[in-house]
Amino acid sequence: MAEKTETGSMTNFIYYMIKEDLEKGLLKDKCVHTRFPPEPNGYLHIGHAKAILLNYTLARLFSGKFNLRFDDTNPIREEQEFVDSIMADIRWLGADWGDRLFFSSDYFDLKYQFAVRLIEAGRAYVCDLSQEEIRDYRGTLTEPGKESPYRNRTVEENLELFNRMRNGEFPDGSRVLRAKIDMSSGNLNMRDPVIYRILHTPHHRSGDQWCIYPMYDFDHPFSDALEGITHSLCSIEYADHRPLYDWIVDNAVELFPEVVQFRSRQTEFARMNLTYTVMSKRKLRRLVEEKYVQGWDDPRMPTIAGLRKRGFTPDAIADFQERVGVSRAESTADLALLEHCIREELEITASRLMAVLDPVKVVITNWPSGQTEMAEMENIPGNESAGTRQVPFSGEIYIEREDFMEDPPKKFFRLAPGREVRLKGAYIIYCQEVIKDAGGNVTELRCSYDPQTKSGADTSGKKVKGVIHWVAIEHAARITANLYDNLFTIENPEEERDIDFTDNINPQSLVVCKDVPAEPAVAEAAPGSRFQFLRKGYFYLDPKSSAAGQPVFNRIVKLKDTWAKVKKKG
RNA sequence: UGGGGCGUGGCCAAGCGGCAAGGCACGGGAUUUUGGUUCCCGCAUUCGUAGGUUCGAAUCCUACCGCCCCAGCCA
Repeated sequence: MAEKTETGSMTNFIYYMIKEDLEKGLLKDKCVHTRFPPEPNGYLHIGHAKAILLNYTLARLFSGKFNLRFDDTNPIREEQEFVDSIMADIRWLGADWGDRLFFSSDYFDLKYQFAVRLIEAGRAYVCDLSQEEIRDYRGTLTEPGKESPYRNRTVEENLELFNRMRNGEFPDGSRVLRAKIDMSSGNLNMRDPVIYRILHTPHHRSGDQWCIYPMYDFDHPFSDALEGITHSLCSIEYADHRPLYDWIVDNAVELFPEVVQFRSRQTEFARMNLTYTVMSKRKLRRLVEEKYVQGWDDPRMPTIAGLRKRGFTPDAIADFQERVGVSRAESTADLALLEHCIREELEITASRLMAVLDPVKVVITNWPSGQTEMAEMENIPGNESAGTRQVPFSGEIYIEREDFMEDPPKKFFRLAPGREVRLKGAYIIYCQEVIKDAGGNVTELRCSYDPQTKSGADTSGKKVKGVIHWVAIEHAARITANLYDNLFTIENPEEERDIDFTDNINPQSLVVCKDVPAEPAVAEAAPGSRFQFLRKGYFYLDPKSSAAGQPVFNRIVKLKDTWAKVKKKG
């Protein structure tokens, strides 16, 4: 964990802004109140985690409240399945909304009433222009728009038409309700934005009660104000919606004072990107639909569900977010930082275990045949209270294929013909002979061990630089290990516009190792627990993929590997 | 050619007129029965650029440059 002050590292510009609001008494009698407003049309990803944790942590820091509110105003794209997955993900992250679970759709009736008041005040009108016409009338980025010919209908006519829209008398797309603001505004959002549209589509919560649905720009500020949200945090692309947000809130306070008294204020912050992955919902969906991954919760996905299945912890994700920080500048966080956070946590919490992912057999020629001896090993080095375990050692073992080189460079500290290496927790062995098959592949190493070199009781005076892990063949348990790596081969998979981002997919992003020999203690591992496979990385015993007697471990992250760097440099 | 936003080392990010925090990454060294961990040390004479104000500017002013967002009856 990063060093914590009383605020954690949550001292960003929003934190200071809220503090100032409090000092100036801007919140009146209210406490700080934030919200997370997901649309239930997809899975949450790590970028959402930033918003969730920011809103939740800010509320907690100021002893305020945090709402979960589903922004479910578009029944065409939204489903209960996503409501469920989103709640599960937020809960897992540790953001607690208490009893404040809300749905935008819960307020449809109040919103309708508010819309009526806008009409009565002459500030909204029913527009019969087609979708294409509205677009034409809107003007362009550089030219002002034109006023709709329906802009000056009488209040009575608007009221009647809006009521008939509600009653289902008109087909989809035939009419909309628009706010009457300013068709010549440089801000397109203010050019008489559509605030209600006709959608004869049943809603996942309100069923077929409504056939008109409010638009985000109308709905969101009103919902915020209604719930008494003091600080409505959103991403930076909404910055130019803020004048409209304020317009809606101001009108709600003025025209609907019996339900809206507080002026919520919107503050924007930059969304986060991550290296070696993509974050847009559209691209993530393609990865799923085109089967590049096995689902939204595939451990290679940057989704919360994917990170969870990979084995990341909520603490590591929160730590990561705090270290990344919050600002208004577009940013791409380094995956290495996320990896650092999970390693830092697991280094002191994960028990060690030995497994040989790519085994080669070693026969210890001078080992008393049939004999097994126990090697005592620490569960977590440097943490005595984590205890030790007994690992069986005998005359035939597996070691990692990459821990042997027939013709090694001088800096190679592991096993080679005529060289010695220590077997972690056991003895020093000496490589006498290399046995190969017809294809020249090493099939077996014949080594001798030095009885004087027993771990912890070494009287030989020998010093070896290399220590490798091993598994006794006779006692080996078998597991499946999913070796996950970055889903993309380059930091920014989207950087080259002329090629599809899927062309940058890493073909090695998943390597499945079956029948991996592991020390017998692996059989007692609890599903959902995390381990360090010595020298190989941190692994998560995936409860979803494992079956009785058939454990499946997902590699969360590799260990740092200085040797790999040395090798690369040559 | 309109509106909004952003530019501090490879990636984030503090800084708010007094002389560039911190983290990750990277490089070097020590310790180490994980080439892991830990521990030292190094890493922006400079803050997009150019002018100006000032005793003093990343911080104020001006101009310019670059990048991002906006023309859904999506959110």
